[in-house]
Amino acid sequence: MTNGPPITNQANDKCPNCGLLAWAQSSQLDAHDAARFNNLITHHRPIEKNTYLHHAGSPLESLHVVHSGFLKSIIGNEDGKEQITGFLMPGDPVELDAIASKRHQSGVIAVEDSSVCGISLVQLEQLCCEFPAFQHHFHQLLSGEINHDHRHMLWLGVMHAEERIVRFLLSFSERIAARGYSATQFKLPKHQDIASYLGLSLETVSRELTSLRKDEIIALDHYYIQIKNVDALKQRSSSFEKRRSPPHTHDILPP
Amino acid sequence: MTNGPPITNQANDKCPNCGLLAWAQSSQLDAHDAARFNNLITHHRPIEKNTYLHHAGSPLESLHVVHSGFLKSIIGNEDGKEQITGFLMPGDPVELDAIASKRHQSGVIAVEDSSVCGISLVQLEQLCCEFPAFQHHFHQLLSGEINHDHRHMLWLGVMHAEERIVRFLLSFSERIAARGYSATQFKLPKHQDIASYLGLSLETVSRELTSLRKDEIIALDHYYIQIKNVDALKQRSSSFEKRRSPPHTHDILPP
DNA sequence: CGAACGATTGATTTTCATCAAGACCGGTGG
DNA sequence: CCACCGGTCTTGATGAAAATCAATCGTTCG
Repeated sequence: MTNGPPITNQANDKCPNCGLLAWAQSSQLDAHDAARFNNLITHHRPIEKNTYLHHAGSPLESLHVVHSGFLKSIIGNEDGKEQITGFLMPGDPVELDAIASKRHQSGVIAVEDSSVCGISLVQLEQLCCEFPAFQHHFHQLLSGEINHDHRHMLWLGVMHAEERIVRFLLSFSERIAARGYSATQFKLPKHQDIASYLGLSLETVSRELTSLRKDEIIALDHYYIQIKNVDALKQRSSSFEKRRSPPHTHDILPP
Repeated sequence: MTNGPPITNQANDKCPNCGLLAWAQSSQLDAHDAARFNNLITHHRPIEKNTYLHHAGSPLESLHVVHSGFLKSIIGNEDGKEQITGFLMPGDPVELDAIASKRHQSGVIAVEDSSVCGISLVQLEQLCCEFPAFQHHFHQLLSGEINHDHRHMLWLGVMHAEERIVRFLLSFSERIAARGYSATQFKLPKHQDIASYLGLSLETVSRELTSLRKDEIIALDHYYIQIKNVDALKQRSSSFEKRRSPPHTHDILPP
């Protein structure tokens, strides 16, 4: 990916599904401002399957939103350990972790052929100053990423393998459904990637999926999964039965 | 915490160490604007040890910055599992996860007597629109939180107990040093809290600390720790020696 | 076709959680 | 002042969950 694919940036491009434009719409920009915004966007830059949108450590060029396809975001440390921090679907913002240091802290790789729309951070922040609703929406995106990460930390920190996998399936299904696809039938990432995302070994992922298949809660066909019994799946996501929860050390819920 | 301590909001309060003011300074507000900003701040609201700044689920009132003391942030799920997502020191922003939904997703508890300064989200965002440098700084805070969480996820997802603890000690030491205290001698949270933060049991934390003490890398006295050999500690943070790292599945570093 | 990649399944090992008991405080109240 | 008690730390013994190791098989793609 030293020589990425060419960048298209034609003001006349139609980009109806562009995540960035959806953003403008939800920020109630009028037609004129939306057009101005549109002109700042680098539209649908293609990212071929298995290539990098960017590597960790490289300088931040622009912020992107996934336009089509499917990508993963990965962090690593010195001695080769790595962790997938997120799977990215159309509409998802991509480089929010790079704003602080102006360098990418994670690598982003296309799991399948994808495309992204981008805007420079400077221009984005200018728009934020001009349009409060737009700014607020941006803040919600950042905050939303923090929430996703916190939930993920809960999975990684305290949940058992089965629970992590079940919750992953449910959450993945939700996200796909939110984009207008079937909530019960979809394509999964490869086991290796699910395993990395969940902090498990790929064998464990395979075994747990097999176990769900044997109980006829899901059906599997290559990369495709069908959720046959959502309720049973949700049941499995709670370890209520198996493991009596220890007395709370904190009051989590409001009084 | 249904009846929190009284809130002081006197414009004349001196609050020289206020995290929010430091923020204004680094955003190059002039004296007049800084004073205006100052007037929007609820200064040094005290949070008694073991009480909540807020519970999860409660509506977001204002965004806070830790002024003094030490707090922890906790998320939980339905069946009583909980995970400490962060330890908060003076200068740290607190409720960044609540912006998206306007409700707190995590509870925040004072580990020792603490105080916070606050500002309403609406007013904060107004200032952001007015002062681009201020806005940018806010974005850096949000992005920084995302980075912290990603690093934390790497710990939880792929690292062994010893490595998690060693890295926690090193990172904790750094953060304390950044606030002008000794990097080699400081007070630790109780084992239970360290354990929750690291996704381990408290016994494991105890054992690992004992092991480090026996090797004379650290010394322990009640809650106080002294790091006697930083280099040896750093050595332990890499499992390079013990466990040959598997071949990378991704190129993490720039080409 | 063969090579590379991924999934599956079983056998074994390792790490860490859990269970349990005792010690060491720090505070409270008789 | 001392006894007691709750909370915390320590340490050992045991067990369980999941990683690792290993072999096989199916698919996909040059």
